[in-house]
Amino acid sequence: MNVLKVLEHQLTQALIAAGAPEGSNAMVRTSARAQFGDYQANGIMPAAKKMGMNPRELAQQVVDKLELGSIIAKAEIAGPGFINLFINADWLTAELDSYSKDPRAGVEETAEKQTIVVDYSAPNVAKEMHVGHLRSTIIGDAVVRTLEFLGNKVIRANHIGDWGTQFGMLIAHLEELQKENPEVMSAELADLEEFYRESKKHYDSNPEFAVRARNYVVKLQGGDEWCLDMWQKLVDVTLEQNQRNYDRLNVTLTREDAMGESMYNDMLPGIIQDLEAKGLAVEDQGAKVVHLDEFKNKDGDPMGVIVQKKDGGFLYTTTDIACAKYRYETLNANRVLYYIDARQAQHLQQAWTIVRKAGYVPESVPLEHHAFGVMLGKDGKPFKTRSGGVVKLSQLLDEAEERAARLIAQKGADLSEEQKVEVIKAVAMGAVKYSDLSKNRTSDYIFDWDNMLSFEGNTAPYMMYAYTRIRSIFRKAEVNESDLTGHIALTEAEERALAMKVMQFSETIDTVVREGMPHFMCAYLYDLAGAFMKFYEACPVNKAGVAEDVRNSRLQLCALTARVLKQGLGLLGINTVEQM
RNA sequence: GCGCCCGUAGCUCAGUUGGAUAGAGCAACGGCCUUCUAAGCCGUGGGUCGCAGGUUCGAAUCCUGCCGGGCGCGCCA
Repeated sequence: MNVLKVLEHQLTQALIAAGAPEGSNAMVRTSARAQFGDYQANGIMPAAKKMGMNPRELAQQVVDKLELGSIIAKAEIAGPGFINLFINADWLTAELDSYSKDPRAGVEETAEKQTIVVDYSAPNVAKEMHVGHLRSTIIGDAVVRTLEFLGNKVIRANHIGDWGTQFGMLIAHLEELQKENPEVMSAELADLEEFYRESKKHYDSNPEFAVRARNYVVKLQGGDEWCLDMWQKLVDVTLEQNQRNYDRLNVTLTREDAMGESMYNDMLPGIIQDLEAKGLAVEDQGAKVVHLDEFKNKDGDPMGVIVQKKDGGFLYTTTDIACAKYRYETLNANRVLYYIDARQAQHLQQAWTIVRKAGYVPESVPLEHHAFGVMLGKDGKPFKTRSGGVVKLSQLLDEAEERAARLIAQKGADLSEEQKVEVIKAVAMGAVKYSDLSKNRTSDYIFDWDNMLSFEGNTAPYMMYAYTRIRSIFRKAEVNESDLTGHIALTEAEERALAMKVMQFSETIDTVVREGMPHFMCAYLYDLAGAFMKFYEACPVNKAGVAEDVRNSRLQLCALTARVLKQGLGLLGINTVEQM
């Protein structure tokens, strides 16, 4: 149950009953300090201001109107007009008891299920995935998992860069390679970067080749079967290679989720016609242009956005317009989330301004750009290899595993070889993913091996370690979680604090989904793991002298904590291990 | 020139949409293992929230202007 939401609803009702105008909100938040209770209502003061009332007086009236029910033990007016809410301990224990029997640990599916398109990853055909694709892929996948957990229909849209003028050159190069060796696909294309570089070199140095390449672009766009066949081969090989990265990273994307730029080709001529008919697109120096007052060009005039080149070709703005239209009209999206590089911000805003003006997607359907900056090295410079090249994603993951292996060896944990392999993989992938997921930067961000693999602080290994500690308690106790009976009792402060955290899992999920930001989940899990560690230090479970009912209650608390940790990390796409 | 994003402890980052005394981790220093995994816990020090105004009961958060950094601005994607 999302208690925060329930309390906010109750407090808001009371606020309005006390005479506050419709639309007022009690603004309930978790309390900033323990002395202020568990939750605090911040919305009384703004409402009092509107009403010309003394805020403390209004707060008193709200408290008087408030039907306390079983959740709140005490509502206290404090400071200039806050209402501090103290959760009833009996209610909390009963709530946790009910979670014990619930595999979802108290998280209900959302009442209004939506169709949500999540645009993420978006690598390019004939190019290998590199570090620049990491953030979009990882964050997008975590959001997808969380949305699905609440019962929404989620459409994964992997907007592959599979179209454009470069394909003439790539097809021409592939053609030549195939002349030499018909089986070239698997062998020569193993290194896509190399293939792309060679194509470009060929194109730049050989005029005859360049002419042929440009010719292939025209033929490809005209639907020539042979060119399409060659193009498809490039697409297939690339997707196959990408899939290995996704699998390794535990990302849920599959072949079926590839919805490349080429998908929208057929829509483009119609869109130009329609934009012209609506008076949005006009001819300008031979090209079709939409002038937008919302954006200014260098001279301070409305900016012209080209939607069709003078040679008749289309640009990616046109594709993105079609793409948004498709997601609303054909996929029936209620909401569309784009996890794309911050550099695309202006371009997307332009495309969407046109989409709104043309009426392709109603305002009620949000198009959200969740931007992020570029990855920098520890020195604050762009993250590159020693020779200055892009770091391939597969190389980065290799290095993560090497580093994790070294650390595991250092710790000298008592694990079988098989377990070690599993732990190394989980820690390596978890560390890389978590370091991206836990940040909320729209600007550039620092990629630092030492921080993410330090195994201390807000990192994946810390949470994974907390989980293994719980598993260890159960091994020692020789009890199965499912065999536990009896009730939870919260007597120690550490037990109560841990119980509160467990109870707030549902709130956290709602926040992640509302904001489209998984870092809220990371912060929550870090708090939860921290609360468990404190509990672990203060509240023995298996030790001598622990009464049977206390032990039983603590085991239940441990079981719930483990379930939430595993589920929470699972929503981030991070695996747990039983021992490490 | 115009536009977007950013500036919080030495470093990496939070800060629940304007709330109470700005928080973590790392790094530094000091404690806690014959007792469930010390990959942990407890404590100490560390801040002009880039600067200057403004809005109001209240500003890291909103507005204006500077300073500094990143990115983008008509026929690539």
